[in-house]
Amino acid sequence: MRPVDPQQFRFRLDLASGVPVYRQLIDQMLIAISSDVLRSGDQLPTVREVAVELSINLNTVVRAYKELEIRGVLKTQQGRGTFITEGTTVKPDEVLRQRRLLQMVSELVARAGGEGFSVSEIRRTLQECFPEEEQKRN
Amino acid sequence: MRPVDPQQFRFRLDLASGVPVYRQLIDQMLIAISSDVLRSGDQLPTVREVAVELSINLNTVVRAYKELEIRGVLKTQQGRGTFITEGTTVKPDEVLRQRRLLQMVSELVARAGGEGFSVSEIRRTLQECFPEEEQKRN
DNA sequence: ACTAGTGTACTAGTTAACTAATACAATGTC
DNA sequence: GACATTGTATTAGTTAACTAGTACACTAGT
Repeated sequence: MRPVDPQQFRFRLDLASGVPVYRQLIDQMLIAISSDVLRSGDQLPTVREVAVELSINLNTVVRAYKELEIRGVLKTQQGRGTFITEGTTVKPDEVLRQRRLLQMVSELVARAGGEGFSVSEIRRTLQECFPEEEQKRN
Repeated sequence: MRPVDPQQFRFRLDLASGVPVYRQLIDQMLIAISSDVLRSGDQLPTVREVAVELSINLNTVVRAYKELEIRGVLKTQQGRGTFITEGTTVKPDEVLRQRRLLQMVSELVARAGGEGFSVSEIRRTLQECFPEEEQKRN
């Protein structure tokens, strides 16, 4: 249950990216876990610490933590803190996994682009033909 | 410049689909043009006619017409009406084209799904790694 | 028990996408 | 030139996603 060493793990934001903050946090945690920077039982920085350090709202951090709790990656305990679930493995390797996905998506974009399709057309097709139930929300 | 025969071409909506109305209109026009139901010079039903028939707002129809005007498919003239641009061909065959895109996207979804990726992950990757300038708006 | 530190809950503000209400302007016919 | 018919423009309402403000509740150490 040791707290995480801030030297080892630290959130960073790219505000210009357009990627929602809470999702940046999620991604960084998953990557850190898969690359063993964060390990089972580790305590994550408290929601307030993160909020202050990144100058964002507490609830944004909560949202990120909560979503990973739903996925079973984290376990939060009121009054104590948030911890990496024991025995969590975040797939074989989340980094490689994401890279693989990026690879496949890139191929599609390239192939489709070669045939005159725009990215927004791809996005539209995805939305229209593969609607996914709305994200669970808390 | 003959007006379109309502027996030949008629908008229909699927309100339950979740697909924005203006985009349904656009898609139906493209399909109709590519399948030669609508031909160069044809006058489309007026924005008011469509709005009344579908019980939607006039501006929603305007938006659809306007977007296709931007793409060069339609030509509108205030006080006269909206017409299919002379010499328009909407690509070799927009229907086949869309089908082709759907094919490619479906393959990706299937392949990625087989490796444990969800549609929303695909969507996320697309958004994050292939951001596209926001749609032009009028 | 108190208290500092933790997560929780509730409410609200912001933005973008989409749709609507309503008034304005151009065209063509009489 | 009046008028019916057409597209145009401006403003606003609705919803969902995202973020923030603020008060509440649990935990642990003293």
